[in-house]
Amino acid sequence: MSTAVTIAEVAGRTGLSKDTLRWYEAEGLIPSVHRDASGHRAYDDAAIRVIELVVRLRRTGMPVRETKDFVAMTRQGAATHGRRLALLQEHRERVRAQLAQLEGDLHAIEGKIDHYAGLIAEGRDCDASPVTDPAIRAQQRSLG
Amino acid sequence: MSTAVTIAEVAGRTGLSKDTLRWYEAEGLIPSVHRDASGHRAYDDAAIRVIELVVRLRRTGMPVRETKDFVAMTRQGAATHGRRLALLQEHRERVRAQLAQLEGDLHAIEGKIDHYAGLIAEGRDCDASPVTDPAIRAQQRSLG
DNA sequence: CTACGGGTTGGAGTGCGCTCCAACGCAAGC
DNA sequence: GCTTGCGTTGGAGCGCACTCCAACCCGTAG
Repeated sequence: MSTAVTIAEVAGRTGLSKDTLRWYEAEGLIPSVHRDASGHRAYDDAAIRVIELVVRLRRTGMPVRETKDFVAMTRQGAATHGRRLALLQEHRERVRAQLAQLEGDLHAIEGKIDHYAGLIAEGRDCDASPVTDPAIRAQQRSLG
Repeated sequence: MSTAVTIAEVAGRTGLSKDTLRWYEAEGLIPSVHRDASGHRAYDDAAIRVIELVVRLRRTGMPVRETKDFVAMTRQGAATHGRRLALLQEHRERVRAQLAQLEGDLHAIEGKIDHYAGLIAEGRDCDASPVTDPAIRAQQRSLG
């Protein structure tokens, strides 16, 4: 059964701060949350699922504006399914591009790591000249 | 031979704006760039390679501060190889984590896409109830 | 010799996305 | 009945990373 849950609990589960959760709601990035008898927010399972999706969308770089539009559409029923689908498909392509770029960047960073590991192992400087000073060779290996 | 190149050229090649290139230099995110006879920046191959690495580091989420520290170390020769390596290794782990997260997020988004595609194909609403109004079913499929 | 299309500098301004704050409300425990 | 702890609101403030601007300087083409 979907017991409603406090803002602190949702903050803990989603990684968002309580302030951010309130701000998201005020900005319309998430639908307005039900309140209990004393005016405190009570998040049900559906609300939490929406927040989790919003976190993913935001984290993958969907701007606040667009996320808001998406969530607004969810309030308008089946008629907006096509548009929601289109928006997600468009975003998916952006995320795929990001992923490809990130993979390339990771690769380049790994290359640099290998480069430095090689220089250190062989006691060379960047320009291929050997490091002769033993004090510097020791330092070269150190992390301090 | 490494003909030196203008700021506009570098901006075009790296995707950074001319303002950003100047700002990076002023902030120490890239080493200071050589000037030609009339005081204009003249980027050589080495400078461009540094900028390309900095772009990758920044794009993968390395904060300006840390990138600056890294570049500062490159000005201090072989003695900082160990520290540079450590910094890159640490960053690599962050990038790997990002990559894993991005893959998870992409997966979730693809799941949502399938979900909406299914609803549209079968003319259902989110709660599994069929959409009876033919006008809404038409709209459901539309992107408008 | 003048206009133009680049470049330079220092400094101010901007947009995004939160984040913090003050003042207040409510309910439970000592 | 007072403190403590959790929540509420509206609004101000902030950090990051640029981005824009005004004033000025060159070299070249017409």
